[in-house]
Amino acid sequence: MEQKKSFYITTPIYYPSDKLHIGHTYCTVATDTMARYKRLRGYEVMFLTGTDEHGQKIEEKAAAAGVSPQEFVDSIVTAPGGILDLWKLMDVSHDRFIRTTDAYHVESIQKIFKKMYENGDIYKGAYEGLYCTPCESFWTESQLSDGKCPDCGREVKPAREEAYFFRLSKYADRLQDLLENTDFLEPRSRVNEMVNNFIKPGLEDLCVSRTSFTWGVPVDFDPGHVVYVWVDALFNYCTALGYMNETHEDMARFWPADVHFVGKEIVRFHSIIWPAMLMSVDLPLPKKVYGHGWLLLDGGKMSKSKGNVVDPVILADRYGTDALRYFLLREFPFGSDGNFANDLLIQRINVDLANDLGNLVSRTTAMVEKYFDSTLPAERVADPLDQELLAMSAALQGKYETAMEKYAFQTALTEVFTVISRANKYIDENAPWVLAKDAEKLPRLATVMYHLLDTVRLCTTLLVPFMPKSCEKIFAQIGAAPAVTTWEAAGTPGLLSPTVTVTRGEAVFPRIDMEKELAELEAAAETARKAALPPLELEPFATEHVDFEGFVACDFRVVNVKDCQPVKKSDKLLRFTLDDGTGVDRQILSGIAKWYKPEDLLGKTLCAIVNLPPRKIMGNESNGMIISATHKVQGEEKLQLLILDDGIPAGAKLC
RNA sequence: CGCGGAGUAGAGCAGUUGGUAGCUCGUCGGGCUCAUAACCCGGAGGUCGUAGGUUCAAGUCCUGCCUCCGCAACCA
Repeated sequence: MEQKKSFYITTPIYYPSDKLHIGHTYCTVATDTMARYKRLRGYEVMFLTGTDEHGQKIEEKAAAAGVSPQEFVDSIVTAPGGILDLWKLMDVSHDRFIRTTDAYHVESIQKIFKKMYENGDIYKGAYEGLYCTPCESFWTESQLSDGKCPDCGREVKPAREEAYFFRLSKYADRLQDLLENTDFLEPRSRVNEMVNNFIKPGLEDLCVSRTSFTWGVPVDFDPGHVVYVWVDALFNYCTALGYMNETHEDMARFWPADVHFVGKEIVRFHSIIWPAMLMSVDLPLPKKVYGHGWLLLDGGKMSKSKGNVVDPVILADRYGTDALRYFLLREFPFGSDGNFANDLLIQRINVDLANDLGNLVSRTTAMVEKYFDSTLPAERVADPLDQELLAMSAALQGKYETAMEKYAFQTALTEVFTVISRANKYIDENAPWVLAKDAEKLPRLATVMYHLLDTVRLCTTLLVPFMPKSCEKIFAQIGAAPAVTTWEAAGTPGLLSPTVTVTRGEAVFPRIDMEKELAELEAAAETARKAALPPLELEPFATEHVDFEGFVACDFRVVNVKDCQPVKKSDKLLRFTLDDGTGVDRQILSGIAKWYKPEDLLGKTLCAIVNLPPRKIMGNESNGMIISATHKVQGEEKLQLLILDDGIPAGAKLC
């Protein structure tokens, strides 16, 4: 028997320093869809994903959380709600999941490192740069801010450190040729960036070991050094197949990889460093690296620090995994950036999935049930009205295939939905409800129904890689047997059983109430945002001493509120008229309107510093400052006045 | 002049090798009633950022300029 053709596809291995967001999901769903497509085509597929668990950042995060690095990454990768669960939720069908902390991988990396050392591509040298001692970090001239460490702002000084280097420069010519003269890297627009930015200026040898932290693969022949994370990470694509280890034995079957899907920010590592290292160990290069675009939010990058990450779990829970998968691949061209927004998601689900596809299935099965008691009779009557629909159905697979082979998911889906739209129009043209009134036209009615069901079968088959679960439901409803839902059957209209029986079911894609959902999503995001903030934040304590004279010079007094009014045109300020014991009213302005109503403060006994220089605020003179206590609860600022016992007389000195 | 990307109807997006500018939503009008208040038809609305150039012909190629975004050693 002829062996099946193989197809090896990978996602990047993700860095588990935080929960994964919609961007990671996007890449993984795209990879999964391609893997499912190839399986549908009859390929033997190896779909690899995993996690890149070493490095300084993980080490620091773990320390901050008070756990070991391994415990920390476990909590993000394998714990409930972790990455493995996320992929399960998203119906990701990876064949293998690699963690760079897997023992076989670590051993393999050590052997690979040693191999490159022995063949002379890795050599021991010295890393020279500007070093910040407290941060234990090297910086380049351009990274400094004001000539100081960008992290802590302290002085840096020139230093050198023993390190291993990879002879990247040696491969510059071959790399340039690879990028410019082959289609190794796509989309093509990424090539210019790589060549202009990194190769033309001259490739420098790459520092591939670190001594400033320990959470990594140890260099076994030189204690104290750990392997640079990218060397560790990139080779996962090979070690997972069994390169330099006995755990797996799939190198011969699957290497070289057919395609690595990667985000655009790591194209550099995959299109320069990765091929160079493969050249060094004398392995064939992957056939392609595809740098996909990013999901932006409000036109800007999604990032933890901006607090605008989108959680795929919330969306999948609310709208269904398949709807989310569909949206991600339909809305955005794979090679370029796209703007994510909740209303786009809901609109896309409603228009394409609910109105067009879901409703088509619903109305068609409803009519077959109503007019034929769910089972079509075999007799047929053809009509010119059938021709266009049949022609489009027959041509669909070819168009779809062309798009898919170019990783143009968006185009492939558009093609399918063009046919689905045409089917809806076909119903209108044929007006089955009119045919149903005339007993002589029942064969024609059956013909119309059959073409509709068969068109749905064909379209749904092509949608299986995108929405596996929902497509199964549709097949069940239209009575499509497994034999007619294969790739081969998707190219030929008319394969559905002529006397097919339908089974009406629940709506496969229910319509979503846009306004209600947008409001709820907004509320959910707000809750999540707050939950992510620290429960209680206090001002950092002063690190410098004040001298005693400075302290006693501050004249704090007990004051009593005689009057309190809001300041016009200001939503923050209150104007206090205070009894400070001198017999002369004192006026102080205070920016606390957000927390207190003026009338609630009348007669209260407070504390104020009275010898600050007078200052005009919004046209009112303020003579001092009222003392209050502040802190933050989940990012929200809280303020409370120091309200004292009313028995204390105004003017009493605080010391 | 660090590098790269993007600027197309009110909004959000497609436009492969140059040949009548498309889609979704919204909007206006009509049709249908099988269906998930869905489906079908039609109208209005675009100097394709800007100024030049090549061409019989440019959103699509070339040059200048403006605006926005991303990247510059580890956030898909």
